[in-house]
Amino acid sequence: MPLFRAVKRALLQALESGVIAPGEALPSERELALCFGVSIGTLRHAVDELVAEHILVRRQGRGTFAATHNADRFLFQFFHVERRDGLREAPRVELAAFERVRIDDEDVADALGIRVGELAFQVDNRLLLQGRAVVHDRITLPANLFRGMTEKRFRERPSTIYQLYQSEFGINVVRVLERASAVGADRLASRMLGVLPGTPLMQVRRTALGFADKPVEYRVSNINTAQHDYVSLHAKPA
Amino acid sequence: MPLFRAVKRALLQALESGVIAPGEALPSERELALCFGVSIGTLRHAVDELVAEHILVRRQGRGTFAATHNADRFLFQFFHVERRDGLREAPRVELAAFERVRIDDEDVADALGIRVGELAFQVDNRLLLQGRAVVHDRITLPANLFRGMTEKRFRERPSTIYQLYQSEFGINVVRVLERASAVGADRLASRMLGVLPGTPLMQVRRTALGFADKPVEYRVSNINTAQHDYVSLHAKPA
DNA sequence: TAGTGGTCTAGACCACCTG
DNA sequence: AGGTGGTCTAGACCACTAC
Repeated sequence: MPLFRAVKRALLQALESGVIAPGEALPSERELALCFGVSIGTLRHAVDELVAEHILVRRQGRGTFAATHNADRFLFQFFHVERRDGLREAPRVELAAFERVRIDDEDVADALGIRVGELAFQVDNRLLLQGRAVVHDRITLPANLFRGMTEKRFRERPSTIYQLYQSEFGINVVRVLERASAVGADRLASRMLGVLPGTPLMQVRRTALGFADKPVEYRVSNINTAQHDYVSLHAKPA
Repeated sequence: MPLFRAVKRALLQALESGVIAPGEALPSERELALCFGVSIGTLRHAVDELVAEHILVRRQGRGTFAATHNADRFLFQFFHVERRDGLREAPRVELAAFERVRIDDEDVADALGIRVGELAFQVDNRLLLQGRAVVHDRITLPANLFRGMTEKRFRERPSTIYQLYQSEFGINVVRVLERASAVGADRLASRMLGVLPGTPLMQVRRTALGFADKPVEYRVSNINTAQHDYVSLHAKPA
């Protein structure tokens, strides 16, 4: 294994274990290089990769920081709905239901790497853009990863959902896998989005992964694409 | 502007102008560094970015090559439909129609950066996976970029569509922007995909960009997601 | 064996930010 | 002024590939 990758693993370990907390500054690159016994170039190579994965954030003149799940990161990395004319706007999120359930869907269990019958929290949210319901999310969280989760804590989170996971449960969503298809609106979606049953909707099934690609959340989004699009981020690199 | 970015631009210029043709090897990194008058580290920084954008391909021990549009690149970078169980397979592409048209849709003209009324080629393809029609594509190509295009050349292309653009018209698709929504199948889609009119389909609108982000193709894909998904590539970096 | 890219070093100097 | 990341240098050695 290349040295820079070993350094990267060590940094990831420090982040995962909480030795470096979200939002905290890392030691300077010179210090880190000294501490790991590598040259500054090698240290930077490792950090470069973590920055590309949005796990670390560099700020010139200030330092390198463990990324936090703030509103901007949500909007630009994890929210993929945009008005057709390209306007990207943070949604208003309304909690519609919060339940403790036993997972009964094999696909959900598979995605989360657990078994049917295990306990989970199931959260339904309605997302509004410019006052109109556009998305219905059903989020499934493995109960054993979110011990102490309550409707109150979920509802009264100060910031984004992933920020809640990060600050209250030590769970860092690092990236997501998404698969989409078109479906006709079912009763629930019809009611939540105010469309006729059978209306074509986009259904996005997301598995959110933490460090080491551990699944931490499964989410099914039903999107009313009458005036909005799902935007695939093949964003410009560099 | 940083030096490595100037080097990157020079390399891009060499690729765009055909000084380095697709599939050709670049001079070695040592030679290039010497030629540009920069250190090997700086040269590599520039090349690293182009590799990340899939414009160059490194092969250890062999050299660095200008990327070609082969079947693999199509499948893994530009084809986003997968069977629900995760099987990714190259589609069989059937040419359904080839016409010279005047662009009458403002959205299409906007996407291509040209005006309504300009000449274009419009190609309809049907994509089959395991013998079943899953996707209908309507491709629009600005006529002034594809001088000499004929149905015969399109139909008898030896490899992928983007390979045809690259080898016959000197047009390199570098990346694509995609926006998706759900629609009910119209008459055409219904016939091409063998589904009832109104069946929910995913519609993906793609703008393909060449060097300098110049739009070179607009494509609308209607996807029957009964057994397949559209997969968003938030692929694992590194 | 010779040539390529992949990794790594041990610095230097600059631009930027904060006190 | 002092510290941070951003860029750049001029090499070295290694692993891989082809002949």
